[in-house]
Amino acid sequence: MATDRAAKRAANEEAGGSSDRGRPDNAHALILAAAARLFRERGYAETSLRDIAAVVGIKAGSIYYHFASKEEIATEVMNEGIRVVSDAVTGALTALPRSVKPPDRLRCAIDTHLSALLEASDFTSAHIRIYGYVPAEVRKAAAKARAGYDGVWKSLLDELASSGHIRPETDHTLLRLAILGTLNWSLEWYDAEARSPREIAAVFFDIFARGALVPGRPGAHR
Amino acid sequence: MATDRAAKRAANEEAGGSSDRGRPDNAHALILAAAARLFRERGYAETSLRDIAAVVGIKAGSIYYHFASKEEIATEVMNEGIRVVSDAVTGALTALPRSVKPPDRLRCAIDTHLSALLEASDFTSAHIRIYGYVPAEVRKAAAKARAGYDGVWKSLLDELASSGHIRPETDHTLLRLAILGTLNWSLEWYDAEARSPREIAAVFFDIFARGALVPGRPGAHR
DNA sequence: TTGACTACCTAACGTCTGTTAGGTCAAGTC
DNA sequence: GACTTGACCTAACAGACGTTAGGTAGTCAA
Repeated sequence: MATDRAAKRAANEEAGGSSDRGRPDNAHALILAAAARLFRERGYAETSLRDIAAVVGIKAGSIYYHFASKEEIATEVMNEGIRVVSDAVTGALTALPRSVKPPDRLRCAIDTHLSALLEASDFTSAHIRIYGYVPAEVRKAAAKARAGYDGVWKSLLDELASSGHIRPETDHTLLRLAILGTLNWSLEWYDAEARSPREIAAVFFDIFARGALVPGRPGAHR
Repeated sequence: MATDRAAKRAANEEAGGSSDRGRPDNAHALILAAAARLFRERGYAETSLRDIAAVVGIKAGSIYYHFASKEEIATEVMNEGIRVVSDAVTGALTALPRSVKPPDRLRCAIDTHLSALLEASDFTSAHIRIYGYVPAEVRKAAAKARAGYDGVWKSLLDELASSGHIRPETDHTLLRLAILGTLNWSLEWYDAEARSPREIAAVFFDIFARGALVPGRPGAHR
């Protein structure tokens, strides 16, 4: 059975550690990359294994030498997608000098998340795009990784709050959902020909930081 | 052919005007309602005509007496979804007394859109959910209706700007995309057991109106 | 009583899907 | 030179899908 083969391969690779030449199974990576691109462009159900195989230049059946199922591919794509954006954001934040104030750390996180989503990674955008459309088991597996990344944003907002930069009456959860919603929704309208992710991120930060309305005008505050 | 039958029915209904008893084809509406609910819950590709038929209590083939194709169902669901939210928002805005200031008009639009999306209409939420996953032709048909609703928001923001309530340097397009992104993304996380759409909308308005950061703090502004 | 019409049903069609059994063939090992 | 193994391929399977042809029970008008 092809399933057994794939299982054996996976076991060998992870357990064996330095399996022959440390070469990380090129086809495995190629299939994942093709799947990520197609999932991002079309969605999960709209992408067949035959489509993925065609991009890689092999036949659909051969995919089962590397993966046990379509769901396994989706799971790996989604986990990689969260890993990429999570590493990018935490990396960018830790690379910041100590002198950088919390608001600019938020600016940095917004910029990095949006760039990962729109430019850097098909995996990240695929994750966001197919999350709600994938079989329940796959989604459950992806939810774990997601929760970890959510934690990054939670602690960033906590940081901002405890340094007194967030309005005390602001709900942290809804603020986080508003920011991430704004960023993730950009997948629906982003046009690479128009403004760059960096420019867009700058405007979004400004909106969330200072608000869009002029203070002091009649009806501006409650 | 069932196709011809459905076509004839449609022609009769629209052209005939006062066709018998003015009864608007009950099954037609039931099928659309079932489709909207399932599209909202699962997505377009994840919902089969057999699923829809089962909810209505008929067999899949019988759907073709009322519709020419699955794509036609999707088109009608999506157009109805935009119609509902568009009517709701414009209705709520025009119902507002003249004395209401522009910022509170924005508050009203946010509240109404979110309520339509999360509570009032499976059609609206289905539209938002399946828009990016539907065959190109269906999406093209839906894009027209969408553009009309976008116009409502554009003129609302223009109104706010010309009355001097929006910060002059704020990009209108990105502000609109941020607000609608925040609202529409709520489909991904909304939990009916927790806070109500009204409460959520109030917090979101506050964030977009005043911003989340405390002004005057170091690093708060550029 | 007949004939038309409405609103379904049954049964199947062709196609696409994820998946699997078994074969092939080059590269490397003993 | 025989043998193993990795990486594919072919061919097919069962099931689901959108869709259609043709049939049927009930209603209603003439």
